[in-house]
Amino acid sequence: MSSKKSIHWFRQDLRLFDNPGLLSASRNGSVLPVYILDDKSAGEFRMGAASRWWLHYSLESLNRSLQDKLICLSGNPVSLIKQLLEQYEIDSVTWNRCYEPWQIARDKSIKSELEASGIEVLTFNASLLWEPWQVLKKDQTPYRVFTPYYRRGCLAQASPREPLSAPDSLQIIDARDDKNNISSLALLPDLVWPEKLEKYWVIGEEGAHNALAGFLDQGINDYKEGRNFPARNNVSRLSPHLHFGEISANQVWYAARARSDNENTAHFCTELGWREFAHSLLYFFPELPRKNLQERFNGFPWQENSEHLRLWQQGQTGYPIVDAGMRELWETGLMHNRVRMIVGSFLVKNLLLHWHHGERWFWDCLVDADLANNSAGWQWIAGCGADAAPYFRVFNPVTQGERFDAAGDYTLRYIPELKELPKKYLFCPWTAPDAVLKNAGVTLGEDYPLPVVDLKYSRERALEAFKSTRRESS
DNA sequence: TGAAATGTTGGGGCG
DNA sequence: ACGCCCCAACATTTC
Repeated sequence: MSSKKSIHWFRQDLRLFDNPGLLSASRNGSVLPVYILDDKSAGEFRMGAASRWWLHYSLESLNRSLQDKLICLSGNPVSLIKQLLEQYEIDSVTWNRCYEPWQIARDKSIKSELEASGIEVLTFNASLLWEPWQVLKKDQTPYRVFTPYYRRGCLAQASPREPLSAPDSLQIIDARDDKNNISSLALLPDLVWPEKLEKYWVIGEEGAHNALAGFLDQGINDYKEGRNFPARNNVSRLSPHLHFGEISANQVWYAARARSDNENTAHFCTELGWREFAHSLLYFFPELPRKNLQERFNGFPWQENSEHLRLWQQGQTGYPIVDAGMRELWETGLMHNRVRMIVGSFLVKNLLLHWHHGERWFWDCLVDADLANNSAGWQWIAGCGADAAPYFRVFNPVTQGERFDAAGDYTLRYIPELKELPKKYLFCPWTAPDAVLKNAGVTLGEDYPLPVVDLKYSRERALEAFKSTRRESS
């Protein structure tokens, strides 16, 4: 082992196992582990409240794994790193690559600035199974449709890197002082809201591995079918762990494939493929978070209605499956994927509110908020993205509720005020006869809202609006 | 990774 | 026995 000194700059790789940058640094000598909160470079894409809450605890967990010697700083990374370089006579800096446009631009400039002053910079892929520039069509342009991207693009590539072990010995440079601890980042807001999220999560590398193990033991068995039913435990809930890199996609990919090779594991791997696809889209279309991928949506007649937006955000639309999803988000920091599609369709199609509103709300509330996944997802549901849902696909929240939560177990978890209502009316309480409502102790408009819009009317209004975006009529 | 409208079929009730 | 109607149940088309 050589005796170099390296900084490992932790970003979205908050783990010891399968961490190529950290492993490289540790093999070269001693390591100064740093996390830098860089809100200024992030600009309008700075982390939302739920993410910051998660990050706080994830850093605490990582810090415990690093003998309590993780340094946390806030500000301009290049000047902070340079100070440390001088103070501790560091030779080399390692980090694992991030793929958001502002991160790419920032890291590129930091790398050249450090290299110009004689510092070695080593960067690695720790987050993606295949990096965006590896997966291109024959004509060297990026895929815009998922299935060929995944089948002919990803699966035709060399297999992803097999997970690495944790550094077997970690000599950590102790750079602690009284100002560079986790609480100096002030990630926890004054609001008490995020604290209740705590009971739903075990944050950190160990929690991530336990979640994976539990899923591979139970939930994956009926994944392909069961993943559509939000009351069932057939989803992995790994997304926040993956976002912060408490576990890598490679670790998840190989663990799933080692467990069994059937339609359930294959489908689960396909979902990891969607994550790759979203990152590829963001890489090649850096305006993805703000601009419609399909420009013909630019003149779309979106409504402005802050009252409707508020009702949607607060889970008060009067459509129980929609409200359950929005309340799940507020209560737990996550929303089941099937329900994300339902609430997204409702916002964009039935309320005709711009997908940006949904994207921003999710960004602030989701513990798995991820620029690539969130932007790609909202563009998909709005129909303006890559491989998008056809414009005429409008989810019916009544039918969807009846089909995917027939017993009401999921919906009633978040809308307990409808507990006594016969199941027949659970997803359309406004159709229940007065006597039935009275018997269930429900007064619509008081205990539970009346529908914010009429389904039939709003569906037809959406079809009219979306029709105007069709190529042949424009 | 829809929904609704429209079309088709086939069984049963009934004169 | 037969034709007619009704209407689920399913299939196809359209948005």
